[in-house]
Amino acid sequence: MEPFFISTPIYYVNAKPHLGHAYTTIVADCMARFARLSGRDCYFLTGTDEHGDKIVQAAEKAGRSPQEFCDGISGKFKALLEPLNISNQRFIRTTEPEHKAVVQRFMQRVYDSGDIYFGEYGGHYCYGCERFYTEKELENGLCPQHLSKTEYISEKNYFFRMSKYQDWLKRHILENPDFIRPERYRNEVLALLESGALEDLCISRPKTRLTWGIELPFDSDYVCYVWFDALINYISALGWPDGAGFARYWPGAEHLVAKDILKPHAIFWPTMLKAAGLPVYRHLNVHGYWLARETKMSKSLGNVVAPLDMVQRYGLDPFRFFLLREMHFGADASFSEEALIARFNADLANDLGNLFSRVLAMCAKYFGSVTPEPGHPGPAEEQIRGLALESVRNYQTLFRNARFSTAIDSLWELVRALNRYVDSSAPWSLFKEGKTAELGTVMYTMLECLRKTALHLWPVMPGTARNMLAQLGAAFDPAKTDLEAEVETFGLLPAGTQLAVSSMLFPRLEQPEAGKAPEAKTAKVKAAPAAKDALPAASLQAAADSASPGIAFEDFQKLDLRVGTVLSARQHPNADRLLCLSVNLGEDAPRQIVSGIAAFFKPEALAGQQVVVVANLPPRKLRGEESKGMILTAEGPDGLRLLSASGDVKPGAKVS
RNA sequence: CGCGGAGUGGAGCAGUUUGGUAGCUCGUCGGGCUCAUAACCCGAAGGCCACAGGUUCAAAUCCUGUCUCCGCAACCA
Repeated sequence: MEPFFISTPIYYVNAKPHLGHAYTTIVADCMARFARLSGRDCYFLTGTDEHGDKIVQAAEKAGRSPQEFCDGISGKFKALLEPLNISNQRFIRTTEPEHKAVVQRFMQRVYDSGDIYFGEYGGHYCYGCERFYTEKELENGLCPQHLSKTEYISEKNYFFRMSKYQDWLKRHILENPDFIRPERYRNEVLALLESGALEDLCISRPKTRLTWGIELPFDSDYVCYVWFDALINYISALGWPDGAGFARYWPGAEHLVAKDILKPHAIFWPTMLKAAGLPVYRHLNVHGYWLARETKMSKSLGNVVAPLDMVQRYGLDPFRFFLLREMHFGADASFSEEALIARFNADLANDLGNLFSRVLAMCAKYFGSVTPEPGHPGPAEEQIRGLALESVRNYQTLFRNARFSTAIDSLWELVRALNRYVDSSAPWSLFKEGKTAELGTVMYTMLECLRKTALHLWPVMPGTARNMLAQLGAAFDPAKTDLEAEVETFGLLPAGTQLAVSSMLFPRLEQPEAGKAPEAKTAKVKAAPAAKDALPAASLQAAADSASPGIAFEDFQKLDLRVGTVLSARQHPNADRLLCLSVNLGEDAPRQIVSGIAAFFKPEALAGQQVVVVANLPPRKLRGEESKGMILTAEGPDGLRLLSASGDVKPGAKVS
């Protein structure tokens, strides 16, 4: 069996871990465990990405050195692994000396082969945006955001000749249909390659602008910028070029990423590997986002789901199960505790847990909790056996193809069939009639099916699976498991094993009352517009400190909240989602406030409306329009609602 | 005409590659069983497979066009 390599992205350490990170890591763990169960030697890698100017800024804010800051956040990611039962071999940090050396070696190699060149970074620089624009992006020669003049600055930088490999990559993707999967992302990448000509990739920053990075081996005035630093972790962890790990594991390499970093992994990384003369990875597995619906999430700000809270509330294995079962890999899914509880009760408590419980109870009653002899299978048993093999086969195939949800569902076809089989074979009747041999056959058939089920569930629910197998008296060693045999053979559970007398794997959960009445759902007050409710795995969302119990009263007092009246509103001339409001706050002149509520309100409907405004924010230009303040809204069932006072309040009235 | 995805019974989805009786889970209603975690089993109601054309003996599936929704990119103080 070919060794297997699976990686998560290395997580950027300027934010604390959230559901997206937990999901990616858990899926990778399931893949790793499945590979091990299949008899493959498996190397599972995760880690943190620690360079770049965002880190420097975040560290400054926190009053720490970049390295100290990275140590802290990286530690938080690492601390997530154990409670999630993650079986990684290695946790890499891009600030490790070994990694830096590999990055330099890799770059030198590409440089020597002529695919890195020194060139001008074509630069219309806007000081407001602190970024460069290309000729194409400018509007009438002005910055599209500030509509102000840009300055042409040429900064010399190093570039990777990515464009050279465009055709090669396209061919590779066409020839390997599951190189990028699911298919939707493959299509997206092909479209990207088809349409826009691939440009060369700027891969450096002068030290005058950034020092927190890996120095270029061929120019000590520059550091490496982002991708050559980050992506190379996948091979530096394996000890490229000479490490035994690289030779052993790289041929069977798969990556797992969220859709937000599709392009770097699907385009940059393969071309980089190609340029360095290395074989590319086998599969890129791409998943979607978890959307947070309007359930009452947590006490935290916004709707960041704290993975460890969920684990604490519902248990680790049910949480893992939910993540894999609920999300159709590739597509977005919504996360809610309501859905988790529903899934828990239906699949785990009612179907599997209850089945396990009733079978063990019968075995205790009829056979003193010892696995009976199989005896001769009748037609019903033949049917169940066939179904068991088939469902396990489908499960394995689907799991290998990263279709986890469907895979689990196919295992549940067996679970549900077993519940039917119990009813139709009615062991209690056989017992009453004294048909012991037949009864033994029925019970054995169920026990063996449950063993197969438990075994296959191990990648997803390691603790539960182990527990079930122990209760069945079945020996279990992942390394000695033969999944091939599970597809071919029925009857691997020896008769005579000692069974648990009873079992309660998943006690049913009550659906909280609040969840049933939609009106009772807690509305959240937040800045307009609603923050994106997606939770991208590698998002750079500011770390809402969900652990913090609250703010000091003095912090609250810093806010200057005022009631105002909207005098007029108009669509922002240069942005879809923004409206420009003129608001009377009882001051000499009305203020212009830009708000991202265009999707929820028509401009003409806003005139005359009373609003609550954060009045002491520093002014800021948004797409060229100045905004002096922020309109507050609350989430309604189908959109945003403006906040206002209930009675007669003058414009400018203070809110406290 | 920026790029991409999706429209299938009340909800969430599979099926579309390789046309051929429309399927699963949840929910609802009626019944059954007693081994079990108010669980499990059986049955029923509920779908013009977004719309319009076309190809075909036959279209959810292939082709063309239209509509709607959702992501991504710019914008969210």
